Amino acid sequence: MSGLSKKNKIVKIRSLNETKKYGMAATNLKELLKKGCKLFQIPPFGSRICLYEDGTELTEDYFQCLPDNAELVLLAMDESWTGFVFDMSLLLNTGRNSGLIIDAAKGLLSEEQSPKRRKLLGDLLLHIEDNSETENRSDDEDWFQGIDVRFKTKSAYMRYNCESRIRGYMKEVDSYAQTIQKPKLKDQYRKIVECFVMQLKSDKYNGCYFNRTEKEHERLCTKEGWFTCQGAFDQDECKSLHSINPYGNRESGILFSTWNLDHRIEKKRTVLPALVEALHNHKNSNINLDYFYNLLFTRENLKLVHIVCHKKGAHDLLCDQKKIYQKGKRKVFLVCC
DNA sequence: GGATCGCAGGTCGACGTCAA
DNA sequence: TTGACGTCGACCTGCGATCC
Repeated sequence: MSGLSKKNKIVKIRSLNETKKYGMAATNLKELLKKGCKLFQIPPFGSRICLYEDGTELTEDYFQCLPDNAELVLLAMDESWTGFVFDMSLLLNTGRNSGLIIDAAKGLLSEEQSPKRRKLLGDLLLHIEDNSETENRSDDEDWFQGIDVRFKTKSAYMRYNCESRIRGYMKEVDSYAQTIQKPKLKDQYRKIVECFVMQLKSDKYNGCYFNRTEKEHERLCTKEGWFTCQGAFDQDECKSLHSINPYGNRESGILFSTWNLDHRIEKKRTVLPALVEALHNHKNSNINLDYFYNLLFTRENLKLVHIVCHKKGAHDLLCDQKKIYQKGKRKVFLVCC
């Protein structure tokens, strides 16, 4: 069969540096290379063509087996193509040029009907629309929508958010006194609660954990505001690599509220009963309140976890019997007890 | 075995009080 | 007036016990 009798193959072709595709017809690979080099102004020497999807370089035989409208990339001598992974890496490195991608994604989203694709585009937009570099209310008013006007900066609000959570724990520790029947024991417990309150005030309710402007060893996030899930209470790390930047945009801020500070050794099931038990057996002056304070209110026993990694069943972790009682002199802050 | 309930783990917003 | 702090109630989810 002569070359003239071969059927034209219809393909879509683009160059490495252009996203615009062109329809092209050729009977063989050599002809396609020639036409492509002319169109994209690429020197023919060393040029080649590969599949868009995975970078497979075309041979003449492979070209003849291509389906119509196959998507191809024309490469100059020193260029390489790794498939659409290349496009994804471009996407991940959007940086300051993210505006174009945001506009494009919004355009696609407005016309998209498939729920799955809408979800993907929505998630993409959520993570690209990043104003995390702004800190003041005037620079990102959308982020502060619905947030009390007294908060002038994102960090101030995030600090307050963390303080509120810790206050909630304190409130629960306080109300646990109602479960103690013996008046004397209840009295001793209340004194300990007062000590915890004093220490929490001194520590500013550990609001530093969510505040990106705090020192590195005190905060749970990067200086940009990225938080990483620390994994379920019984895991060393998060297998799903969950991460979030509530400073980035309003939706991320709202989603962050679903992240939990999870007590590894559980507050109500384990720590508080252990504290009352210790009070029952010893004078409160002998109890290691530093240990209990750390278990209840500090990152020593708190893990920041994505809601998926928050296991609500019994943790079955117990207090360390060796740490429950005081060995040496108590720290100054707990001298009130 | 499925439905229901109580309890435990959390979160939030609204509101009141108080001091600077 | 403002910001810090405390309280309250509402809401969610998961687990285990109990009942039918």
